[in-house]
Amino acid sequence: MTVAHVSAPLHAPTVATAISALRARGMRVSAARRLLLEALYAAARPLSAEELAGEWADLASVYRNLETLEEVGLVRHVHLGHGPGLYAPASPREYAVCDACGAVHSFADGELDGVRAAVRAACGYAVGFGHFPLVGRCPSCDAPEPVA
Amino acid sequence: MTVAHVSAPLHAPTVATAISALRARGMRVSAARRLLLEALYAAARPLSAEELAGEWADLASVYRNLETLEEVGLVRHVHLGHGPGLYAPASPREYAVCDACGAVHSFADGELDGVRAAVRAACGYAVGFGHFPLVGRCPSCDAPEPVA
DNA sequence: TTCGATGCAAATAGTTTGCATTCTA
DNA sequence: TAGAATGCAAACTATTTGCATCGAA
Repeated sequence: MTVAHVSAPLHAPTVATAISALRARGMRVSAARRLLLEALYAAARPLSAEELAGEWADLASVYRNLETLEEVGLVRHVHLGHGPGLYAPASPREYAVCDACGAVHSFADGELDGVRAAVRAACGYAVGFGHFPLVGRCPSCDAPEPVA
Repeated sequence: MTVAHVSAPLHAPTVATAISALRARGMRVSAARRLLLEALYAAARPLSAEELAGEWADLASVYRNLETLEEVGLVRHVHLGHGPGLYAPASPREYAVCDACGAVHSFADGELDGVRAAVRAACGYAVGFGHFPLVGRCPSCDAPEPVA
């Protein structure tokens, strides 16, 4: 479990901003790193390391860069159930996954504050759903089975 | 992701009850299976397959039996953060884990109903925290760092 | 005596690490 | 040109599967 002290989220809106942030920290901007950022920002959903590597890039480098970018706070990964970790540009987004059909619901900043408050009331924990999401049945899978 | 249709939880209070339940379903009760159940019921917390196998038993058999027992509904596994899956006798217990210190808070049946209601209000999902727990900071880790 | 369960070995998925080479600042 | 990043191969963790053998019912 490589925990590696992750900095506070650094929400860069574009690839260019992200690259500037890297430069500002004295970090190098290699071709692989730039391509990785472009793939991350172009994606409509969180992607696995394998998807991000595609045909061209080396998986080990992709993992190393993802770890680096995550330490800087530019990237986050989420575990949508079993399966590989999925990576996306840092954002306050949180998730719920249906363990029956795999549907993913994504929440904007603050939408789950009520849930957070309920958890705090129950046990005092300050929880988030950006890394480990809510897991359960989505409304349609939760509906009673139609009588055949 | 071997999903394997898991039956409704079958809450057997003791090893003997669990074994009867197996027999009632026409399932065989081997030495390995009995030992596995004894280890599960003796444990004060969820255990990994490796811990359950110990020195004597074969890991593959342990995994196969855990899967079987889970299908029957006698056993559940929970993912407390990264690391291996952890197994325990079926129960309505739910969990919260601290991602800073690893502390595990366990909830009795119904204790998280308020949280469940808040989630349902937010997105309609019917969630549970017995398989994928709540993850965040426990009260002590969440407290402001003491000024050195 | 039969079919399910076991042990061993090998395969798999996901991720990490060592090391010589390459490239950025 | 020094030190960081890369690619490749190998190691590692968690889990699954194939197969011949064993054992419970």
